[in-house]
Amino acid sequence: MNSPGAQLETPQSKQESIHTGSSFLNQCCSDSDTHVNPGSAVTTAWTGPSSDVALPGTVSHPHLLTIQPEMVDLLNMGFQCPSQPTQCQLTYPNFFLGPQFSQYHLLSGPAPAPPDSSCQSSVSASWFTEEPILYSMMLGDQQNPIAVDQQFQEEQTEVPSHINQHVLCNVSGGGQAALVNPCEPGPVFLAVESAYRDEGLTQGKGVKLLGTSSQYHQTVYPLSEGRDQTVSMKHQATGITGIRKPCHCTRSQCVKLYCECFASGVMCSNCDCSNCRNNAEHVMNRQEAIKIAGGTSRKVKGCNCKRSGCLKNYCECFEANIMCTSSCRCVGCGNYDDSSQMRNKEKTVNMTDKGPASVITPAVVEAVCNNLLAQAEEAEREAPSPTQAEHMVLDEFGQCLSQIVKAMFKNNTF
DNA sequence: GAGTTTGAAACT
DNA sequence: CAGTTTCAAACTC
Repeated sequence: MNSPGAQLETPQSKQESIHTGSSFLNQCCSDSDTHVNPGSAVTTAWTGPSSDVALPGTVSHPHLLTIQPEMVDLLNMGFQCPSQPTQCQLTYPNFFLGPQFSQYHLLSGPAPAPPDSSCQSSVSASWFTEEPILYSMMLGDQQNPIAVDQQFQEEQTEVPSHINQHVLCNVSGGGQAALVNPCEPGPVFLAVESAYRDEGLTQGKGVKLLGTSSQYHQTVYPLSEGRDQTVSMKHQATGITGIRKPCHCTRSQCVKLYCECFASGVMCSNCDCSNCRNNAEHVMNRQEAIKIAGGTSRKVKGCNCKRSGCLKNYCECFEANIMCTSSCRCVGCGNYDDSSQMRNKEKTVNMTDKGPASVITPAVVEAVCNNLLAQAEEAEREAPSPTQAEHMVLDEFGQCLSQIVKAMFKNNTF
């Protein structure tokens, strides 16, 4: 049995967020310039956290660029950036970035620079074409360009040596980084891990990433001491990103959804797999497998746990730090609101602060947003009329609110 | 590190 | 669609 009602949570691990999570939060929840238009090509427009917002392990981004629809090249799925962007974020095609099964993939496609533009970065959709892409650009360190030791672009075999690596594009949580010269077409892909190793990054403070699956280590890597401390408005290298875990596939050849890399739409890199075909050397095999897997890609459909009580990482929901929903078909579920204390215990969360803020945390807000977005998606599919769809979403919101209130009373925050 | 458990994916 | 098998990650010792 799964738990009824909305999924809410207050794991402090999420409160200790982070670049990707707070970005998402800002995208969907802040009262900044957020526009949620499911179905539109570009739905992200936000101003991001103010410069005085500094979460642990993060560097604030006072210069965030709002991507306007007119900036988007729909044909090439690229977007125009000013010559000195500090951060762009693009979500495509639907604004839904569920933390549970997000598959961030950035396949590059060198887009021809438009004649009247000096700068363009190109993004093509993940092979899970309905999956979101979070494309994040940050100014890198111009004086200390990142060493490119590997790139993932399928069609390119060599890293252009001429590229002026002063923009670091991070596919959040994807384990891939892309170096983009705003005035060169197309990003250059490389392993985040190696990039950050070469950049002298040190492991972060165990800050959780939102939107991760088992695909990713839930650790971020802020820039090493002395660098992030010197970030300025002019010089914002922020190395917050996720590191993709290497897979250990032995039989699937990494071209089945068993393989986390493949399932996430990324090629294997630094993995410990055998007979891997999920790499640039087996493009044809990979494409074929993608074609086959495309129709059965992982989707948000809830877990089906029977023995773990949804309180271990076997459970997709638990692992993704979200609660089970009515979409789940789990047995003996302990991953719902009443078990939040257990969840918190499992996650070694210690909620010590008092007051409503200890309940309505960024994580909770995010969870609500996720719920509402998921519900909106479901309503879009199933509701016979827009009015009923609206009701479905509002009902979900009501349940979320009621759980928040419940949690407040539980925590004696009144 | 080896063996076991678990649940999703794949198969029948 | 349901049951079974395969698979790789999570977990335990």
